[in-house]
Amino acid sequence: MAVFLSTFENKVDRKGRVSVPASFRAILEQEKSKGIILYPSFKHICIEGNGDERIQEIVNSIDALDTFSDEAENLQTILADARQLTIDSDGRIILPLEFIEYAQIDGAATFVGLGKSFQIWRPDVFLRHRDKNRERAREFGATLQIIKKIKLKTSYESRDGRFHRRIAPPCSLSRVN
Amino acid sequence: MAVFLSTFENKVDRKGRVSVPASFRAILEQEKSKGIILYPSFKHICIEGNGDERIQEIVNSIDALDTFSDEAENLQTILADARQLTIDSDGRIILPLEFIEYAQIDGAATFVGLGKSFQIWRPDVFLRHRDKNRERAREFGATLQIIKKIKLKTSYESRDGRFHRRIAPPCSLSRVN
DNA sequence: TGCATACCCATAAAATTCCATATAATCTCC
DNA sequence: GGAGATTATATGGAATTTTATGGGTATGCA
Repeated sequence: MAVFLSTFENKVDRKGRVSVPASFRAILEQEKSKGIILYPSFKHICIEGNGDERIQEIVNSIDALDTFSDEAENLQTILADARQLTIDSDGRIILPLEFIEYAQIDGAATFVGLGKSFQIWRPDVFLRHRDKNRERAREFGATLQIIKKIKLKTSYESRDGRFHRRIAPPCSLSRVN
Repeated sequence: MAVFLSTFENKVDRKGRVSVPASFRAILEQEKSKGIILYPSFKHICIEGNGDERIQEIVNSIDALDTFSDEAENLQTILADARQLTIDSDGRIILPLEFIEYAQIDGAATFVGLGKSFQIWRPDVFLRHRDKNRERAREFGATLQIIKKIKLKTSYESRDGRFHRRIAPPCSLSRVN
């Protein structure tokens, strides 16, 4: 199964357009996702992204719950805050204003692969977040180091802390299972 | 399956006309819904909206209930208060006066996607409702844990008290990470 | 006739598509 | 293994289409 991997920083133009990393697009196509689903993260100042598969799971969960329960309403909140965006012929989406504001995005956005899903951050906010995570990971030991090594395959980080694209053939993605 | 997603605020003119969000219209068309069915919400000061498909489900579940039960009467009340509206050539509906009054709508209406159905709110009332929901969802913390729990169940109990088997591939458990 | 509804048109704003270009990555051929 | 050719990606701008919205007019019903 293909997974969202690596980190990419792309520009956001005045219209809010931003390129979805090619490797992410490939995954969405593969799972026949009609578009890309975004919603604000509960936990962080960033946007969560998925293929529409995940939304189907949430809808099914709501269905299984009592219609009037708090739990159902909690999940419905996600749906109400979510947007389904279509990827245009150039591989871009337009970030809705409410997401740009929520994630404080301005001029550039960092796409972060998390396996089954991904996140979109304001680049400098993401760096701080990552540093915090790294410190915690160090305390936990080497487990996450392995993952980071894998990540290095599809992008590299220059000395200024920015990420650059390094396209790897599709097969290398599925090799990382 | 397409789902009602996101929120849209549209204007309501003097005639009570309001545009149905284009993405909602697309869903209704796709499921070949003749129109749009609205009824006042039990729980909130808003209007519930569905396509024909969903109404059919409600009708079926009434059928399965004990005719004289409170629940059956509740659902029958929905049908009694419901109205089927046609979407005009410009993608608009005319909100009946009784709904405008019930939801205290004046000048604008917020359409809220909830998956298989949607709601129509007075915008400022919805904002308060959403803030409350978000806070609760946040303090609930792991909202997505709900999904996980639901998935772990192999059956669920529907409103009519019957148990239905949940169909989920084994791999979906690991998908919730 | 009066009221509510359906239908038609005009327009501004927003979204989508199309096109052009620079740069990075990959391929080919030697 | 390397230089040039080819392809893919990201990005900026313009053209086109869709959407939301206001107004007008015809139609039908009480």
